[in-house]
Amino acid sequence: MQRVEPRVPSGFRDFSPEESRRRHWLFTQLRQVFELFGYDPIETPAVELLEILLGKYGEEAEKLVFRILNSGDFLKDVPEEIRQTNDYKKWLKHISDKGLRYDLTVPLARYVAQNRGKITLPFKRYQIQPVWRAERPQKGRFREFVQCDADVIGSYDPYYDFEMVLLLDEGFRKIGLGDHRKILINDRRLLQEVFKTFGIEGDGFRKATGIIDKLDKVGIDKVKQLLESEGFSADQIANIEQWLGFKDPEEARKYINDDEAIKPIITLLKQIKDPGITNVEWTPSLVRGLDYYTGTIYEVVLEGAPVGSVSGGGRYDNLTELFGVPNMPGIGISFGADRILTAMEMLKIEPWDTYHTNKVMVILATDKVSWKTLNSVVADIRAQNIPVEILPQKKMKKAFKTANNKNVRITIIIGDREVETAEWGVKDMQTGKQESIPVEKVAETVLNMLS
RNA sequence: GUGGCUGUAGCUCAGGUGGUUAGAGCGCCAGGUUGUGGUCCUGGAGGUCGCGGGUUCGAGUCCCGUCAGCCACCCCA
Repeated sequence: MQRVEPRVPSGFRDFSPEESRRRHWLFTQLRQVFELFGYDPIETPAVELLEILLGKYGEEAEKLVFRILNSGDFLKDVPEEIRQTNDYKKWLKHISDKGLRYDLTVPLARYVAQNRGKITLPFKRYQIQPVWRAERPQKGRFREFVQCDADVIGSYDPYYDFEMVLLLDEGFRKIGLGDHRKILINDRRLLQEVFKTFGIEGDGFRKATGIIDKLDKVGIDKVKQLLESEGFSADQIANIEQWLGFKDPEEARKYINDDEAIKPIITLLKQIKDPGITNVEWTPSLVRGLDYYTGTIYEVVLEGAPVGSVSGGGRYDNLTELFGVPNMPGIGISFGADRILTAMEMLKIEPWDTYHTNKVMVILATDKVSWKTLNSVVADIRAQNIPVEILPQKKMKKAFKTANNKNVRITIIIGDREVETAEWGVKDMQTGKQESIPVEKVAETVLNMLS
């Protein structure tokens, strides 16, 4: 038998009990926030048909969709003329019709379009599930990661643009990152109208905004250089530079008079001030890569933790149109759980540390104990939400070592002697103090020690 | 998908210019303590030197390939 190296594919991870606990903690916090704002949960399959997945994200992003090989003889549908070629893109269409979801927004659009008769609008849903991207892994960047999304489908009302900021604010506050998070906002409608006055539309718009999105990373000089090499004129570049220097969207009136384009972002910025939400910045260079955004866009970064954006989202007015359902606007945000956890480790913010410091372990060093008695003692402690573990182990030394390694707070010792005298040992693992307690008082004693 | 750096025990890492039995600390196991951990002492186990090939009398060390990790780009949570 050939020995197989135990390992997982690149960019995929196992989670140890500690890591797993952190993740569950984070999901619970975010779930509570979503629920409190009136969002309902849904779940969708990991696998979607490629016809659903493709054509929404933009060409670059689509290369990152994991494809699933058709089952059985996947070659049987490849036409003869394509078999003669080496063009893998032509082959793909015939050997794969399913893929792993790339985000939770497109599956949501599909769900809404498919169930349009059954759901009540505005449909507010949250979804905490993994997504997959065939990227090269890096720090804070994985091929499988969990997104925590909240979206509102079916309303154009700008109130929801505001609610997204509330959700982001509350979410990051709840997990202890309220002082670190910075929310960046912009509006694609505004970008579009302003750039139109520079003579930049369509493909040029996508190119130019793709470049300015990098401003934070590469600096203004590099941005100008990139714009130049893409063939934008000196005038256009000067205009763009001025635009990037703006601090207030009102300044856009220099170029346009279109209230439809300017007002939403101005209204939003005003609304945010009222409840005292701080550290929200209008960022003229913010674009975001996904093609489907059409209005307000959001991004959250954590100061002091360079893991990239930890949250993002925006308004998308036409997503369900591709599934034959027009006039179904949506807006949503996504918390990137894995990046947030990476960042929290970097910032040494670890609010989940209180987990299970209350653990109790019964060291069972005999087989003469009455199961009925043992069970009732254990049940009494568990009834107070204190975790109790029973460890059958006759070697005391080993048993205590195990208890120690598992961070057990209190041990209950039951050996032959204890069974005979009907007094069990109760030991505080921190102080090392141990007492003999009559069986009927054990649960009470343990609970008192923990309170 | 492109480029750079790295890959030695379960973990963190030593191992000038190739040289014979590959080391340390921590962890693990056993004993000191036949019913008591976290401290201490003694002993022990554990290594395909990521994998495959090449150069060489000889490779952990040099070369090529490959895989994985990290970093940059692309893109993004």
